[in-house]
Amino acid sequence: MSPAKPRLALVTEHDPGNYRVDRQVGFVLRKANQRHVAIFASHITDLTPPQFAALSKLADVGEISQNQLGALVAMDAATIKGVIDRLKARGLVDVARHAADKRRLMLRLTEAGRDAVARLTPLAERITAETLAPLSQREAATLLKLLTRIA
Amino acid sequence: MSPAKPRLALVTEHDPGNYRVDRQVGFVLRKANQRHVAIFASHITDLTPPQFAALSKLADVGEISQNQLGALVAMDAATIKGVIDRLKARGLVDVARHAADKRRLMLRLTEAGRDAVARLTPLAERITAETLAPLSQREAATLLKLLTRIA
DNA sequence: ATGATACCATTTGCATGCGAATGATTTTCC
DNA sequence: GGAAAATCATTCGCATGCAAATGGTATCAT
Repeated sequence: MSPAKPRLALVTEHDPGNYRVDRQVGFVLRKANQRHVAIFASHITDLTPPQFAALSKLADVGEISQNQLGALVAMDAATIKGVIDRLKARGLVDVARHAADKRRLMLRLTEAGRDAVARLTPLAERITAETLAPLSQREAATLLKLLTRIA
Repeated sequence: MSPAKPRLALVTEHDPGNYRVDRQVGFVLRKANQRHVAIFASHITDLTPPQFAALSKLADVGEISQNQLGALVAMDAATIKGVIDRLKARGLVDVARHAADKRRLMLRLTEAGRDAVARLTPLAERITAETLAPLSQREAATLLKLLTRIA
């Protein structure tokens, strides 16, 4: 005889053997991210996702300081610095000290940077589509909505 | 007068100004992951999420080779090596060469490793709950389902 | 048995990502 | 005006994460 299951759990009890790491949000989030990065790399080989995010955002806003751009693309000061350094090295971003506030590093796209954004944005749309390919349109919209709420 | 909108789009046309990087799955996925990692760190300070994942999985399977464990927790050979090295340095994992197949590095939890898993798993459950706190139970289940499909 | 092939682990190089400390500048507040 | 606090950028150290190359070992096919 196996022990009878309680018909009602009067208190929330801890079930010791029931935790599975690979079913937790954190784990699945990490895996989904991995797959997306792989899809990205298969379409865009010359930039990483964070680099493209910074570039694309910079195209939107025109001119902005390094840390402010970082805030817009969810990168802290240390991270955005490295990203911008690499974009600078590729000649996609121009840098100048702010005249009135000498602390600020003002960023702008170069002509090559604008070209890159124009060229890559259609590919980026395909990357999004391919990442969401396992889902219906409706499911994809739901996922994006829920994901945004926990982000 | 502004130009009239076409009533029917007969072909799927590219809308040049409509792409917003911060609304794409990849971006939101990255942000959600960031928030989860931050929540994790606020509850568990002595291990990182990948380290806990490896440890927890190792507790599940008992004994396994390094690369096989890596496959179970979605880390390539180079990544899992670093993670295991750190767990080894903390005395949570024991390592031994496989007798019959001298290529394999067999991993096991130490007593301290088992204790750590027992101690941290309840916290990990709270981390999951807090990450999903902005959602209802039902929404959380939906998110996890959709996320798993694209992972 | 042996040569080709596959598998396991390691190493190197590069790119995020974050915490913490530092230095320079600006703003605030009295 | 001038000290205190806030802001901006940089640097360091550490931990993923992946590609590519390497060396050791095992397996497979002939």
